[in-house]
Amino acid sequence: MAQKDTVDRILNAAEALFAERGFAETSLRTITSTANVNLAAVNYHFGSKKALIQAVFVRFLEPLSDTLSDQLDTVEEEGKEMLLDDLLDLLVAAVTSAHGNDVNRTASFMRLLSLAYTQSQGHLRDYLRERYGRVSNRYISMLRPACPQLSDKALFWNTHFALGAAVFSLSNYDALQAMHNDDTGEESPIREVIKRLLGFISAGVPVTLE
Amino acid sequence: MAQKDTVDRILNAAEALFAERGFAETSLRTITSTANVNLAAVNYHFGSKKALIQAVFVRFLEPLSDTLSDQLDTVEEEGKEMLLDDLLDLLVAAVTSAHGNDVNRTASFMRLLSLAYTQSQGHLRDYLRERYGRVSNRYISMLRPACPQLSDKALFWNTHFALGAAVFSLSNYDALQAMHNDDTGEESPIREVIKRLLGFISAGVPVTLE
DNA sequence: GTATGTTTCAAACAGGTGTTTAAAGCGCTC
DNA sequence: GAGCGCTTTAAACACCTGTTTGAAACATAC
Repeated sequence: MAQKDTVDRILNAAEALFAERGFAETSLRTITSTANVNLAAVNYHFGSKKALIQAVFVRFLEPLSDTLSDQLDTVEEEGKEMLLDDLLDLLVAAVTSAHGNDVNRTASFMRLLSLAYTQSQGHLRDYLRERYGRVSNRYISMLRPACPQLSDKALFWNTHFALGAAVFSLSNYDALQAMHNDDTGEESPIREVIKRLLGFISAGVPVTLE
Repeated sequence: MAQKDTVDRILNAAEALFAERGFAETSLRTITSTANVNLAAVNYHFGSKKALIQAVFVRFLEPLSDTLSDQLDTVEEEGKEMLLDDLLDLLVAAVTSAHGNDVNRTASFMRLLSLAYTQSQGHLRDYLRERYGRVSNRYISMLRPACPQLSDKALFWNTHFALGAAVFSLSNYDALQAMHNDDTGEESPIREVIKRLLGFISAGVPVTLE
């Protein structure tokens, strides 16, 4: 009871602080004092700071991975063909619904994902790939029938271009929105940005050189 | 003589190490020992670690900014209309030529850019925006006649989707290439990836909701 | 050759880091 | 109520961080 409380408080604080500042820039003392727990609690419950970082990701990715797996199962069972846009919508739905439809938490998630790619000295990326590579590969291979003209290579790179566009724009959503608002006075709610992003991606993914 | 030597050695080491590990994860002791200079040299020549980080970016961006400005000048003087693909090619040429056509250095540059967005607690992003906002806005506004159907808002977001795709895929080029190679055994030279990227971007940027 | 201004150097500084320790506190069963 | 396992606590650990210092080395000009 008390244990679960402490663990969750640490995870909540760590998640928010990591997303805000990055891993190395966030000390255990900042995390534990934000979470109102003792400094030693992190090492007691998680073992190390590295393990805490991984735990934050697991808490984020586990429900997403489950939701996505289930959805892919039903798609496969039903056997009806999915267009590219259908598959993109499915992914967006999985990502947002996996965390209670809280778009801000989705932005946090994107920020963490971006940090995982840029900040980790390998250990995180390897860990995530080992743990969630199957689901992501499964999703990507479902794109194949939706884009029959693409070679494997083109499909691989195009999906990662799309991932980059999504991760970058959503993880920096606040800063970009502020920038755009400074320049033009216009507002862009995140839902609208996601719609634009989907249009951008769905135009780019089917493109091939061959 | 000796000064310029020391300064350059520090900048070279810092640039490579920052791109590899990030700012917070790279200590001055690592930088100075890699550069074979005394630890105090950084604070003597640059003043602080923050100032060193900025100097690394300035050395990267100053030639790019100059090259791009010149090219935009000639485009404006000639007055001939530029298609989207022309403008994209122009940008790629400016980025690569600004650093002696060394594609690896371009990848480093992208990695630093990505770090500037994710790792900085504001100071770096503000500094870069203040210093290079004019050129980048000028370039973006040149896209306007090439995409007349786009609203300002659509143009803003689409260009940042494109920036995200570019920054993400090129800054993680090594890791992505290794990943793809593991799975399929295929190689993707960086020049080919850039070509694919340009196709992806040029399909996505003109898309609009309106 | 002496004086001057710049650069290098080893050493120390104060402060922050992740982690460990041993004692204290707690809830539980017997 | 004693005993036991789990959790929390304050303190200390050893180490690493960016920065500063004052003396030494250097190059240059008179």
